[in-house]
Amino acid sequence: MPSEPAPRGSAPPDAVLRRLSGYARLTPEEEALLRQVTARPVLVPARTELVRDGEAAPRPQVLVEGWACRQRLLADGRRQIVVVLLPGDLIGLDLRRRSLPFGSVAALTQAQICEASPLRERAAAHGTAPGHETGLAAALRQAREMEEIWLVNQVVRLGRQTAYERVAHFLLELRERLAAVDRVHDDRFSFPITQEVLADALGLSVVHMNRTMQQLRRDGLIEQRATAITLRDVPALVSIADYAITDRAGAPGA
Amino acid sequence: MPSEPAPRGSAPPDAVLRRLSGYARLTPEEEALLRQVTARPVLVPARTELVRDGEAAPRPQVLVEGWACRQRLLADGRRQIVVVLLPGDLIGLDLRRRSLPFGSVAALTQAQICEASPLRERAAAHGTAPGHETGLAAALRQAREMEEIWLVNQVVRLGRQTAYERVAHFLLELRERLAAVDRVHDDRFSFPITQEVLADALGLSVVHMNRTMQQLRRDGLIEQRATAITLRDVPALVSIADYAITDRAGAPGA
DNA sequence: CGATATGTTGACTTTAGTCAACCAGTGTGG
DNA sequence: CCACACTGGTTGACTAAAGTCAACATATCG
Repeated sequence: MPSEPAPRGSAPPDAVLRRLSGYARLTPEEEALLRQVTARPVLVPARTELVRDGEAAPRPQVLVEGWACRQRLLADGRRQIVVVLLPGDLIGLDLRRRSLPFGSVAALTQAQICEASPLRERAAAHGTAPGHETGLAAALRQAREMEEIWLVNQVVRLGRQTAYERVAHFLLELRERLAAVDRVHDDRFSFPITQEVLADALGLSVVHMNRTMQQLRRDGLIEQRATAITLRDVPALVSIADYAITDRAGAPGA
Repeated sequence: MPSEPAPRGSAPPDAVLRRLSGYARLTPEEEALLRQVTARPVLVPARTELVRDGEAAPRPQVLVEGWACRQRLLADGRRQIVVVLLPGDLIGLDLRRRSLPFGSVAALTQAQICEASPLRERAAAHGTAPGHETGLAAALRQAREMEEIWLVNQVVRLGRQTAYERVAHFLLELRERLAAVDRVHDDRFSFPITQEVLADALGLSVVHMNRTMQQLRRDGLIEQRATAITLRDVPALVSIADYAITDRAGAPGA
């Protein structure tokens, strides 16, 4: 697990701060804490395992840059990606009481990670007034609620939608989530994963995934160039996928 | 929403107490509170909607008897059951900050429900020392963690398992969960749902569901009589489903 | 006794998976 | 420089899993 310095690129900085302050008003101290926590990201290559499956008390981490996922492997090698993690997402922030098969967490691309225990500690110490949490504690709770929504979305996609619908739905979810960290412009965003990964996320074979993407392209719904994707007709995609907007904060206007 | 008295049957009483005390040691006061909360269950018929989808702040409830589910409906009528809820399960215990599409909660059978706000309040007031919650607060957290595991299980079933494997996996999960509330004897338990419900839970058509159950029966893996089911060969089912035991508490010995 | 709900069956269609090959881009070492 | 291996995307031919439609069976219930 290499730990190079911190190649802060041209990308919109501090996805984590952006995410969390979209969920609740943070105090200046909390913002400072966030900046401090994300100041020295560790660079890890794709496929790095960030949390082992069943690990009892994974250290809290934040994903500052790059994509990752929670996944579960079956004995015969089949893989199911449970949820994709994007810049600004939290990993292992809720402390866990037992060793349970939540799935492992792995980087899907090269990624920048930060240790985030201070966030958990600060949230536990402040703003946990029953019924009306404030600041960081409220934001972390909201982040957890969003992750639960993504899980429910995933269940519905896998259980009741066709391949075509699944991809449309998934792309819309990505757009919404990435918009919340200011990484979508004109319905275009970075899309750094292979069709194999996509297939494992959406419960399809690679070949069928490929054909489904082609169909979406032919239908003028998406456009892919290099490692970026453009959603060319969001209303049509929404209609195909029966997509319900969840996050008002990350709406187009941003 | 009828509210008849409280037909305490012959069933093992107080599934909720059993569940929660399996997760953490409760104080006598907490046990008393649980008994008090579950003393006067409300009887609701099958199909009662207990929580509407997107409801901002559902009241906390506990399912004392009967089965229910969280589900999401697509515009064209397709239904996906996200998670099945069993006696002792909690509904809407985590307070929610926004109105989000978590899915609606509905009774699958006639069910007994209790208002459970006192549990949330007590847990918020006591035992929330950061990092090492105690008593009820710890038990509620554990219950939440278990529900997340069930969601992950559901994703893996739907995304990467065949119909046959899905059913095997689901039955094993039910067995484990029901065992935790002492409702499994000799791998036999009450199974009060129709094949249509099962199909909506496992992302299959009713017809295919039917054929898959038949196959499991023919293979001597399960036996159904009236509204009860027996798992005749748990090790074989575990092997077919690639099932990972999650809950040591609810193991056979009980 | 119909009326309804659930389970079952057969015939057929559709969706998605499998296998194998091939292509384009990339990078490597000789 | 080129042969080579490697990855990721693409294609065609075929198979298998699951869905659809329609009919029928069975049970319960008022």
